[in-house]
Amino acid sequence: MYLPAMTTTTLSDTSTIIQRLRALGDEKRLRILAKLAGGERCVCDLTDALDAGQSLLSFHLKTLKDAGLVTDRREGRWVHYAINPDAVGDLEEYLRTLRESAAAAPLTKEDNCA
Amino acid sequence: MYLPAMTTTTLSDTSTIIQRLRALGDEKRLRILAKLAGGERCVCDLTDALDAGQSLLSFHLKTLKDAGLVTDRREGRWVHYAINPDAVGDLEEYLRTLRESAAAAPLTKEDNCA
DNA sequence: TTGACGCATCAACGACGATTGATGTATCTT
DNA sequence: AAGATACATCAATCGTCGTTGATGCGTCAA
Repeated sequence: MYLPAMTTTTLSDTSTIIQRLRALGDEKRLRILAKLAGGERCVCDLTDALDAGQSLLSFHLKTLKDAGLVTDRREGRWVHYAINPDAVGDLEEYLRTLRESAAAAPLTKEDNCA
Repeated sequence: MYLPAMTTTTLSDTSTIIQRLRALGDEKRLRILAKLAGGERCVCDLTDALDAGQSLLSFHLKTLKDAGLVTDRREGRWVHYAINPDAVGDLEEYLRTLRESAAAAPLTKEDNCA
């Protein structure tokens, strides 16, 4: 049976959420994203934002890309990276649901404790 | 000179953000938080949500607590844990700023590449 | 006081991630 | 075609984290 395309383009399961949170939980990758927040950048521009070797930078970019947090675009010899806002938005929604559920819950939940 | 108390109670620096993102990037800790989203729970109630040893559960709870994502409250022999919505909200705001900045940036940023 | 219960902490181990230097691949220049 | 440039990938090392079992600490019941 044919499955139509989902209306929401990025319906993230838990493993995707975890992958993205882990990708974000690193200082150098946050520095990369902070730089990319100003717009698309090539790898050479990101070097000074990290003060690290080119190999390490490439590793972190791959980590971010595998998590779907950034996209890459080849242009001649250069590869330009950019933030994927949808992936960030998914995380926001996940956190918002968690926060609102917790805030709406009764202050003292009856549990199994005597 | 005297510094007045900040109006926003939790103005998180980058290291705090990273600590919280790392704390969230674990399946079992997300399962704990999902359970806590329904309201305050004692450790014994969280055991079945993890199907793991008590020691491991305590470790994950400490990780979440150190990150400020949960609070604990002693009541007799039991310790009750609850989500700290403010900490989650801080992360949401951080992600929102990142996403909005990226979305507002020009599609093709002029960089150092020739 | 003694024992049981709930939970935290410690020590040890294994696995995964970050880092580095070397090598590989694609593109452009000459 | 040959070299240079931009970036990715590989192999190896090291630190950190998740996991487990044992032990410690505080609280309650008898």
